[in-house]
Amino acid sequence: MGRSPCCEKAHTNKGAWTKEEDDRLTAYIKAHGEGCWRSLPKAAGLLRCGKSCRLRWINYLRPDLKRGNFSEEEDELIIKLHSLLGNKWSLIAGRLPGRTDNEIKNYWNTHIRRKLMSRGIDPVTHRGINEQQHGSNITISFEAAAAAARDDKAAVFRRDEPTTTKAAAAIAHPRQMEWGHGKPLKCPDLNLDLCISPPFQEEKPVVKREAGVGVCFSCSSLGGGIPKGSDCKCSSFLGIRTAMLDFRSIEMK
DNA sequence: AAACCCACCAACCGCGAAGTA
DNA sequence: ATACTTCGCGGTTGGTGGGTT
Repeated sequence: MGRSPCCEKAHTNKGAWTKEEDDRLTAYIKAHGEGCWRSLPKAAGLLRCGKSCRLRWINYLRPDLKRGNFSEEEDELIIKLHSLLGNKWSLIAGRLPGRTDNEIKNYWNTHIRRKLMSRGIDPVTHRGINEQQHGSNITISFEAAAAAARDDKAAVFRRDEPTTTKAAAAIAHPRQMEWGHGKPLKCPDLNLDLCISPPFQEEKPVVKREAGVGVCFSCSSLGGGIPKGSDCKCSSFLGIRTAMLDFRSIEMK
């Protein structure tokens, strides 16, 4: 059967966007909102595929984008998040207000990788380059997050389970994961001992949320978190358990 | 001034997940 | 349950500009 093409390629523009295209896309989204990317180009009078429109909006045209250089704090946060999540750029971007996954990915590949290498740290494993051959292990503790989500089972990541992607999967799809059940999850590839504590609310009133009510962190990165519901239709909703995680409080033990 | 190299980053591509009929 | 569509993600590519020779 095969995958159907995302658009009629013969009649679409490619390459750099013009000012006029940007204006059309921005005006259309301001008038009609995001979504329905497939039909958007036609409706907006653009000779682009929906995918291209989405990317242009998310990575460049969105009004809340920060742009400019990354701060030292952002650098360190990215490094910590990457050590936990791996190349889950969208999740990392969700914790950096005004930054996009593409931007962070580029920044990682061009700056942070080199920065870590110069510190003698392997950017993939986050282990000291000299330690590589010793093959030590990792413990990632999620108890605090799990305790915060009181109706959920304890979530514990322990040594001897493959890679950080398991942690990333748990964070991305918390309700699809087996959370602990007393069985250890293993991470033999890393030499980090990470612990995630309940969230730190930065000069913002704590919003009371009932158990089972989620927060969209895609949107939250734009302004502190909105309840998943009428205001948010994006698919980056992570649920209450993820909402309880605050990676700014990750501590290297 | 020209040629070359390299870093940066916007954009593309393919795939998998989620949603829908 | 299955086929198909749509969306979002992550890896990769290619154009551009700045620096160096």
